[in-house]
Amino acid sequence: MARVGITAERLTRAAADLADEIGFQNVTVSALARGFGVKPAALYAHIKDVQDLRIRVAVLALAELADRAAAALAGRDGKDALVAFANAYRDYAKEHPGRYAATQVELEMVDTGAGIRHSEMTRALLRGYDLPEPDQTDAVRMLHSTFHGYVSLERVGGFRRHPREVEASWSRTLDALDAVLRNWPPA
Amino acid sequence: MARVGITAERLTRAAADLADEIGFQNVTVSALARGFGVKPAALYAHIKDVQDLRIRVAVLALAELADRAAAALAGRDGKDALVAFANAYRDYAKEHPGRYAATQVELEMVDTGAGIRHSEMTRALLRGYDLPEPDQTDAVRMLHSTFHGYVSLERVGGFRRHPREVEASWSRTLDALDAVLRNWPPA
DNA sequence: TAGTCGTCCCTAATAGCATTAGGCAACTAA
DNA sequence: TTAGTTGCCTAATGCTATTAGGGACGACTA
Repeated sequence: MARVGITAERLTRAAADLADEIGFQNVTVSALARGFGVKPAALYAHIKDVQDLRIRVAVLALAELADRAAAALAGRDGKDALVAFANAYRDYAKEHPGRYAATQVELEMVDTGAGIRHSEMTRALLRGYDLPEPDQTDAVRMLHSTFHGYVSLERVGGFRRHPREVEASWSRTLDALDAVLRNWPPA
Repeated sequence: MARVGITAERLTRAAADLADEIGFQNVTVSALARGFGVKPAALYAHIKDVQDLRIRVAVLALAELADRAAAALAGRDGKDALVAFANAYRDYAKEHPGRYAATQVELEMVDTGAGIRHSEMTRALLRGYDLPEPDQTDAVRMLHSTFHGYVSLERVGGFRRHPREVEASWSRTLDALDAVLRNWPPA
């Protein structure tokens, strides 16, 4: 039949787009094949299996997220950097819910450096707060947790019970994080 | 054949146990039926479909989590309450990863009050910090985000790159949260 | 005690998904 | 032009969810 010109990269990008549309969990080899107008079996020449596909999407998303974070951080420090980073993170998750969900797959198989870059990025964010180790590591973990947790709960509808604007709470949460970083408690 | 005495409640509990063993995503009607020694079709007399089953597990888990939190909070306030609550939350997630994962299903269909109780619990945690509204709501959201984010990233292996003990970072994160609650930044 | 009825589980069927094996045709290079 | 590789196909297996209809068991009833 018609040769469509499928590559692993095109599949990964298409899978990522599909994830954003219909949800990461619903990304299926069959659905992906339909999008390319080919039979499911055709894709196995390019990907190992569904798990492989999911991991490729995760790596793609982590790279994109790191790019956004790096751009947001450029030329800023202190609270400016914190807010820019946090908003880049949250905006990415909102624009690309499927891609973001992909980043939460078991990362055991992903440590191709995609996560490392992410971690270094968060660390760079702490420029201007002047935290010694190991407090820096603790702060990085706390920040990452808070960002991920907020985005995750927001997406799943965890904040819908109270009238208080989710935006306002986000902003105040960043204020609080800034405050605690500037005044990190002694061990 | 043999009447096994299946009820929706027994199914839900079994599904929750199964989720803890093999992962929430792998809880299937077929696997659940196997556990009871019956055919998959038999379960449809008790549950509507898989989605229904998942939601029941989510409601169960949210109730159990709220129970733990309430017990942890009893008779405490201030940092004691914060630490007890946070540890109860995290311990539950570690002991029951499948149940915990269930709580993250789209909560749209779950608002049977299970989530509301959870939210009130977190609010009760703030006794002793004396925060006025709307700061209290913001703080509740921040705390919940941090707890969920930490547990979630820990489970998925997000903290494995640095040698720093995950326990130590958790403890310091709680210190930081206590500090920021005692000294909540002005708007 | 015998009959009736509803509940519970079964079999059978349809349909979607993942995955592998083997075939054929199209593009590529000698 | 021909040989070979590559890309997509068909076919098959086995898992999953879900619905429809049947039979047996247990409980109530006369």
